[in-house]
Amino acid sequence: MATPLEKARKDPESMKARILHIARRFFGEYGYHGTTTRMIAKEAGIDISTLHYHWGDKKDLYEAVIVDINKDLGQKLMALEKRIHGLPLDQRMAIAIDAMTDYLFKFPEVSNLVLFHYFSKTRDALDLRVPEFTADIARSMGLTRDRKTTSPRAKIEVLAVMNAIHNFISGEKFFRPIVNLNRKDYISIVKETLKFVLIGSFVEREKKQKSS
Amino acid sequence: MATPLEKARKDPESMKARILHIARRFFGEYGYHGTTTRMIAKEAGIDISTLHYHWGDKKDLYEAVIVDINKDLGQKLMALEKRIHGLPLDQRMAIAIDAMTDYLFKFPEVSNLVLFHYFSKTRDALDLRVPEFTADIARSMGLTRDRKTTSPRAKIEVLAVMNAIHNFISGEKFFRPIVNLNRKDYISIVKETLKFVLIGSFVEREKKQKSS
DNA sequence: TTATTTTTCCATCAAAAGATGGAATCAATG
DNA sequence: CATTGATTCCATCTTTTGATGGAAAAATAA
Repeated sequence: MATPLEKARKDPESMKARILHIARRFFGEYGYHGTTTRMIAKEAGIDISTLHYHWGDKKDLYEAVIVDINKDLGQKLMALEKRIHGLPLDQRMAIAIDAMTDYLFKFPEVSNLVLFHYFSKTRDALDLRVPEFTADIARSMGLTRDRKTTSPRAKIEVLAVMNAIHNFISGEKFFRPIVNLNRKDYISIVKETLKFVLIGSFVEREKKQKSS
Repeated sequence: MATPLEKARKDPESMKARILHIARRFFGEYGYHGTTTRMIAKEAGIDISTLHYHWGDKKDLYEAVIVDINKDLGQKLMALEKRIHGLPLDQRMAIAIDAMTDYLFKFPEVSNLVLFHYFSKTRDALDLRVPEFTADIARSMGLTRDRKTTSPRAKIEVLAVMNAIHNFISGEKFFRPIVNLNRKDYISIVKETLKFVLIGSFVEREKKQKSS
């Protein structure tokens, strides 16, 4: 039994998918209240009633968008975990940072929406449970001793790492003029900096733990 | 010549200041489009027309809010710089992280608004130039060789540090359930983690630079 | 081709939201 | 007190926004 979202994800040519795709970008840039159904419909070259026909009301569409980007993100993380599994920590982190920044700079609305979802409230009470990746990433980073539970500390560390990445993607419009770089140079300096700031501490700690 | 904002900042008992203060919180929680003038007026126990009487239109009020929090932030950073000046880097950073997190957890709307301003667009074109602290912080962290210019790399590093802090304040509502901690424990684990992640790399690099 | 289903748009609504004029109220000043 | 100026609220307006019913058009099936 295919949900509407699954249908739209499978056939990216369909109007339903088209709307979803545009909605991702708009909700990502302007947030939930900053985006109007008319903006999305206009960009898609359709009437708002067509939008409502496919997705129900605004809230439904927004929820579909959030679920959609979380699916993408989850898939990306799973693929990445496979790729880095077994490597030493510094390489694992370096590869992960490279891959994630590349991916997110290609689909910046993912970072935008994740951060929006973290940081801002909506007047309309929308209850959507998003999948929780922190525990999986913590495991992948080797931050969990126990296989079952993940300590608060480990989760907070994961959030610090993930957010550091998202920030530079979502903040590009604001940060790039500050550093006065073109997109390409911005991306590469962001990668360097993320690796510099994030990797050192974890690798050092692992060293100490192993020697003791 | 006192601007309206200065007047409101000086007399925190005035209706003008009251409105500004409430507006900070609402704009911080719901963003620009997510906040209505009616929400602010209702919270202040006044009519919307009174709000408009004091602050002009919504855009004007929002701009005042942004200027206001940036002034607060600037003052805080200046005071902090005085306090840590001359100390070794690791202490400087540890004190700064402690002080900033304490301050921002007390006024979370500051972090909220800073991040909103970085990450989201507004339909209404508001042109507000916010003061730029990255260069000053970079100097305070000893990231600038030249006294006049600050390298892109140094600025990006500063942004990484500042954002890491803001994220945990603004994200509290979302992150705290994930780690399942009370507020006090959340704050202290955030401080620990920020120090762990952020300080190590900078201190290591400084060591290497000195030895060469 | 004709019938049926799906998709799209037009017209229109109702509610929400930003904004204002002007009367009423309150506070200060002579 | 009376006058002036500042503040506040009520009533009201306009525009924006989310949403829908039903006709038209397009696609699919018979």
